[in-house]
Amino acid sequence: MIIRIEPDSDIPIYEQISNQIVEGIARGLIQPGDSLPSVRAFAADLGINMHTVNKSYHLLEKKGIITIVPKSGAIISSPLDFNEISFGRLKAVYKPLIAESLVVGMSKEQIHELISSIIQDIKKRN
Amino acid sequence: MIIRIEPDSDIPIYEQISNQIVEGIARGLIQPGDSLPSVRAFAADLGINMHTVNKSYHLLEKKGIITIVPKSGAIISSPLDFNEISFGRLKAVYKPLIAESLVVGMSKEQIHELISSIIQDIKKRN
DNA sequence: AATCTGTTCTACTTTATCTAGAACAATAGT
DNA sequence: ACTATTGTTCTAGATAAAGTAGAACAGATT
Repeated sequence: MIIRIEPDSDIPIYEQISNQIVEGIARGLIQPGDSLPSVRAFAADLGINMHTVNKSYHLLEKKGIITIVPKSGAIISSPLDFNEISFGRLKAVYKPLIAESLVVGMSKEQIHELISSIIQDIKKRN
Repeated sequence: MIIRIEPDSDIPIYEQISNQIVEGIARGLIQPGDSLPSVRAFAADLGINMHTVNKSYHLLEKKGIITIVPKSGAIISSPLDFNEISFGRLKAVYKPLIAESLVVGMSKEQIHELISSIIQDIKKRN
């Protein structure tokens, strides 16, 4: 699984990392039970600082996507049958995005089409 | 139209403002052609600094949602028949969100249901 | 025993966010 | 014409976030 960092992006590095790990899980490149590289090894690989990777992992843990076992490693969690906490948090993030989509001129159907194409995009390309 | 600022939010004030304006447009509380309050009046009303409101307006202009007429005011743009630039930008923002939704255990159908409920939520409550 | 693990601590630089005040030139209202 | 208001631009300062850097610790792995 290849992670690409864009240093000049407006998205913080630690978010870029966690986003791409999430995408990797969604694509099936990494599976629940798999362990992520150590923060030191990963940082050396990416050419960035250890603490930045550490921050990524803790963000993923906060979102319930991985479990960090102290002095051992980070393991990808199994998706809960349904995570109510994540549901509420995600809804709050979707809202402004959807409002903007509507304002910019997208119809309800066009939004659904965009969502579908992104899902297909994620599930297809391996 | 009432704007609520949460100073302790992790979302910057200028983003909170532009988000709520976008939502207001999506709800029909404000319409294309309407003008926004002056940065000074709005800032005084919200109890924040002029420059923070100014930043919000420029963010909205960058997104193509309003037009700022120098020395005059900020006017809400008409939605273009279809804005290709916004389309690409929005897709990039949707992607990590959808990936996270999938990883957390949501099905394709559940994501669409969530989107639908948010759209209904926006279009209904006036 | 030696290495590797995540954790924790201090320290520093750079950038982002927010506030503050002043000045300018163009617009709008009277 | 006069006046107030407009967005713009500038300097300035405070606080927080982001990223890097190095060191040390204690538990886990080999």
